[in-house]
Amino acid sequence: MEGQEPQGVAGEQVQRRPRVQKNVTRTIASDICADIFPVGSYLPRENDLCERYGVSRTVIRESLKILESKGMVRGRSRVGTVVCGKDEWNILDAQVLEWIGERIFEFDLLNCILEARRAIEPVAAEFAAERATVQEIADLERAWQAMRDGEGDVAGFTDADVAFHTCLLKASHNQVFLQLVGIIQAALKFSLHASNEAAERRDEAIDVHRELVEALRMRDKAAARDCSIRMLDLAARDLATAVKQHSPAKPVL
Amino acid sequence: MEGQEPQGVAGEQVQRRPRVQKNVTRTIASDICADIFPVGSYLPRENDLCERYGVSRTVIRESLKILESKGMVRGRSRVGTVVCGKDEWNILDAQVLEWIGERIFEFDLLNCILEARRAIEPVAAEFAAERATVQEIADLERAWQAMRDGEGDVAGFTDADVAFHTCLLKASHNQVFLQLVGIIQAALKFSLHASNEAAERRDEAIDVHRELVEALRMRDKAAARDCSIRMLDLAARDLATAVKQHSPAKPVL
DNA sequence: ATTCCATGAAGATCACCAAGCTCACGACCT
DNA sequence: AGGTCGTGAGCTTGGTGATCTTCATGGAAT
Repeated sequence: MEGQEPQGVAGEQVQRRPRVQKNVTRTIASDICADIFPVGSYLPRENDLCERYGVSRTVIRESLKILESKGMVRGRSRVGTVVCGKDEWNILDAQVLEWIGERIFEFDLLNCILEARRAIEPVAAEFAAERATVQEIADLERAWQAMRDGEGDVAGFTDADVAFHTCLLKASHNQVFLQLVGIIQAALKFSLHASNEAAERRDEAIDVHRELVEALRMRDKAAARDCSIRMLDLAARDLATAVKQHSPAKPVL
Repeated sequence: MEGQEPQGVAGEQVQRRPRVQKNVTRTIASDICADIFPVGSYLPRENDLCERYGVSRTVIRESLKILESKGMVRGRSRVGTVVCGKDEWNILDAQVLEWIGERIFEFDLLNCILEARRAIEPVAAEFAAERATVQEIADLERAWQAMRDGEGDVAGFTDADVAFHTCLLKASHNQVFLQLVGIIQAALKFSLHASNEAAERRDEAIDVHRELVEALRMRDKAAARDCSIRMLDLAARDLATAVKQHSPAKPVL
């Protein structure tokens, strides 16, 4: 979506836009996630980081400040910067989730997210049933249509699913629930990614999503709650298959 | 709690200027919360901010980077820095909540937090009932004792209550729930703050908290859930009185 | 064992260059 | 003549590098 080069003519891929900051931050974060800088260890001196990433100290410092503000590292004055434990990270932060990326499977996070979704989304659906505006219900309908139409395209289907759940949380008109859209996006992204082979499940999911929209339209809290729970049961199955695919070397017994 | 100058003896308020960074960041954030820099407006140029806060441009830039990483502002290259809408802020971030401080009453957040707590804490209590270690239950017991003993001290009681709920979320062994400790802390801090006059309610709260510890000890999920719900009912009453006290000029009809 | 100091890394400042977004001015086209 | 479009100046952020200050630390000296 963003970060495009709209330089019209004679496509020179010179990419003369630096945007060093964001790249360096993401790179350091990825290196931390990849255990290149293990938890509890000090990362190199700022001057060494400058050399390693080929940027000035200012950029390094700003990147470290960002990572520190998200709980991933902790700067100790005149001593060094130490990598914090993963339980101190702001894993609800969308950027942090993005940096973790595929390694979310190693974080034992998806199960926690599913548990949290089971606590939150049915309640959010209830609130949405009594608070959603007609506009918001229309947005949900559009997202559902996108899910139905994007059957062949896995990425398109996932995006539409994410959009659906985002709209649902918005329609709950609760700021706290809305903040949780990030983890739900991550959960959907990495659960659905692997379950694209199960076409019949997807049809079932599409049905449930449609029923939820109808429940909201009827202002039927109980039905909305029920639909949400059924959706999460489907998500649980998807997650199980996704986890199985992603950790093939399961220590059986 | 932190950010103090513990300059022990012979109180020279010379304030040997450490930690400029943190102070500036907090000050800018507070100014944003106080609508000195309203939502949607551009804040002054970085050079002007240097003068205003009496620091170098590097410090300003690092502060803005931190605020940007929390969704409070958005830097537009070579144009300026614009204050984001409050619904874009990472309100689950502990630092952001700290910066908001008392103004949380103006954010219409406490009601949302209570709704979220009703969705989450009973479930967390259930998980704690089946997952808590004996050590964690002992910690909860200690926090409860601190609540009971710290009857005279309002701040002490609040701290103990915060510690109790933090331990409970830890005992749920769910990383997502654990991240929500920040908003629950904020909710308790500002709800209990005002309800210190209701001594009998506090006694009731202490009883319910004790019952919850016992339920965890018995591994009784249903009882734990029930205790959590009753606690939240008490919290709802506290919140109502706190809100009433904080917005005295209620437009009554 | 305690005190003191040299060391080194982060904290902070300053001056500077690069790059591109804005806006206004002027030329060109209708 | 008037409106539109290109262009360039200027301003502001993005990024660099040198420099100074401040202390946390570990080892040396007492």
